[in-house]
Amino acid sequence: MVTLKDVAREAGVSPKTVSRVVNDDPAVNTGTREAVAAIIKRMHYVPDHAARMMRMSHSSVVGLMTDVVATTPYSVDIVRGTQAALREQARTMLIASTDGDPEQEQEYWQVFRAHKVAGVVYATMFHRPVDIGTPDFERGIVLANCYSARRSHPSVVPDDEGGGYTQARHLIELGHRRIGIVSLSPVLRATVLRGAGYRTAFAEGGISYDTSLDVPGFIGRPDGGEDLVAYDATLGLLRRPDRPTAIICGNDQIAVQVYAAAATLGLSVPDDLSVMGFDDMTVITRTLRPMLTSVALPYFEIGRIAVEQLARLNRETGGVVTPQTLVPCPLVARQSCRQVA
Amino acid sequence: MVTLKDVAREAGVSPKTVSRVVNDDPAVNTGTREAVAAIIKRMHYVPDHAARMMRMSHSSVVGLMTDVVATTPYSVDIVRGTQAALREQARTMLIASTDGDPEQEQEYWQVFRAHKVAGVVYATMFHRPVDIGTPDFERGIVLANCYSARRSHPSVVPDDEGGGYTQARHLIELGHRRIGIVSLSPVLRATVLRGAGYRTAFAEGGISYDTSLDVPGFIGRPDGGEDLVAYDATLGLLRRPDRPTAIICGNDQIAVQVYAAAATLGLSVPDDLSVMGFDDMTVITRTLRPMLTSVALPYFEIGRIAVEQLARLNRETGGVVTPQTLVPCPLVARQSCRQVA
DNA sequence: TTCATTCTTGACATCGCTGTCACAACCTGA
DNA sequence: TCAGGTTGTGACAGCGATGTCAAGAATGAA
Repeated sequence: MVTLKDVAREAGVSPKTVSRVVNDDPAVNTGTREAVAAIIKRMHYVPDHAARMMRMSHSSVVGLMTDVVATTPYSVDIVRGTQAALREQARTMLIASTDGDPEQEQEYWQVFRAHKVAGVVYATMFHRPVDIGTPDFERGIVLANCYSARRSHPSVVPDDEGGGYTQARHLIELGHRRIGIVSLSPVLRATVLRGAGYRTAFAEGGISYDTSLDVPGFIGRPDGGEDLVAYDATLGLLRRPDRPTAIICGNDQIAVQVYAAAATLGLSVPDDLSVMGFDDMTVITRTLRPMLTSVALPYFEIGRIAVEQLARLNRETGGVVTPQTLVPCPLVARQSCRQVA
Repeated sequence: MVTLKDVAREAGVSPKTVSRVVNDDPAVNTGTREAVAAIIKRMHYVPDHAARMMRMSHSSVVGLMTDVVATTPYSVDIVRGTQAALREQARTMLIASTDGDPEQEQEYWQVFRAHKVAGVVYATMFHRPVDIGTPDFERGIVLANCYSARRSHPSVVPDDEGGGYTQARHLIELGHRRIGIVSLSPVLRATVLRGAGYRTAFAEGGISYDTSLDVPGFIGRPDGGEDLVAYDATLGLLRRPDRPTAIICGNDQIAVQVYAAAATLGLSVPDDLSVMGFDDMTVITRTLRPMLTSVALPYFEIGRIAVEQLARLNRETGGVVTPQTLVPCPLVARQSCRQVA
């Protein structure tokens, strides 16, 4: 380990001067600075994080607490977004995934305390309320993809209602009037919010909302134990004499089964049926033929914004923190939706 | 911040004794231990990681260097496996994702050095050779899902050849004799290895390997810029007068298009055509109807084993480190493959 | 030329913890 | 009873960095 002292000796200056060079303290003669910088480079000196952290009593590390990163593959983008934003701030990330186990979570809060992390991004893989019990955790916490029922922490969540609106709106603009919905489990907050979005768009388009066209594509609790029944549900919709000309899906997996059901009945997508996904899982949307039009869950963006909010939270200078940030879900138009007469 | 000294004062003992209690040093009177432990708990004392690390000049943190976590959604399981294994060792994980940018990678090596990480798991999202240039990084490095061309570091990789063998073998056991292959880009190592696996299984089954039945499902470089042409490729195979009764896919996305091509031609899976996927992306395999039989990429396991190897590497007591660990790719049988007469 | 500023630099203490070593108190067996 | 051991505890130093403060050198103003 090359230390500050080693560099100082080599350079013939005091350790403090080397420290100044490392920290870009302007109070160093240009000549000295350059000489020292050269030696630092030559000796491959890297300041010891532990010592620094100890002296300064806080670290440049941010904790990321997640429950089940694996359920929705692309929710990983929250991690990517967080990481990307942190990089810009020259910070790094300590990651903890708890599998939803409260005991593990408690352990990791201790770890974060021990590491004196500068703050924590608390991310969940479903958009849902959480209740954070963190004895004595003094640093800032920002919730990503979840929100505090007690409004105790700022949160960054996808605008599911807007996403639902976007799905319906796009189809209506293409001239569809009979629109089926194959939705996620009704216990999910996303389902409720998007439902509100559909209804707003329907009302704007002068379309009455027909409950019999709104069927669940998943049944059971959405934590691995659920069943995907979208195929049968869609068959039901498509066999009606007044079958819908378009179907809005709760996610892209449902869309896969809608495609299958359409194929079974000899219906062509998008000629006979337009299909609109949600999530924009590229593994699916770009793989299906025709490629699936979908509305993206802005996970990367959510991670990025969460870090931004965290920075504001910590900059105690009255940095303005938004209690809840709604991140829009943009339409990604591909080939599965078509204009109707 | 509650410090050791605070606890000591409160307990009426010396800091060193508190330190002993925290570290489970047996040389503490049971009574003292319990008293101190109670106070630690009451005061919510958590040992300062920085101070500890500084004193002991190494940390309990392991670095995870990844390139592009996002390309294959489930490659995230490497991260999960790593994390799970580290938890058992009471270690934590500093994560860096470089997007494949060498400059970022260099930066993160410095960060890892600064943090005095106990070791590094270097994970890539494609099974491929890597060349690690790490000036002055003294701690252990284990490669996950990649390997060193210069054999300078131990690696943990999926047994792609075995996976290919498993795919072919399963179909042969079901009685298939004409088996089509829609493969990944031929520039991928996985493609080459699995090809060898197919041929071994074919030879064992007394089936001659027909190159005209082996077509690429992707074209272009496999880093986001590639094109999925499996649909057309499959149509080609299925329109042959001597069409294959089964198709082996390079991954599950290809299988999606194989299903689509079969549907287009009015062929039923699995009655007219058996389909075998690879990767076991559950988003796809459990969503397709019939559900897709696939061979799993054991990402979680790879992460876990990498951590294990790292532990051996650091336990300098001649811990035996396997230069290359091949992790088997298990068959996950579902409904897309059927016995033929 | 002299005094007041600025500019550069270094000595020193200190952050929280643990390794080393010393020492007191308590045993054991002869 | 005492030498020799074991047990439990604390004083102290020091890990590598930086904040504080002071002092010497260089500059400018009068």
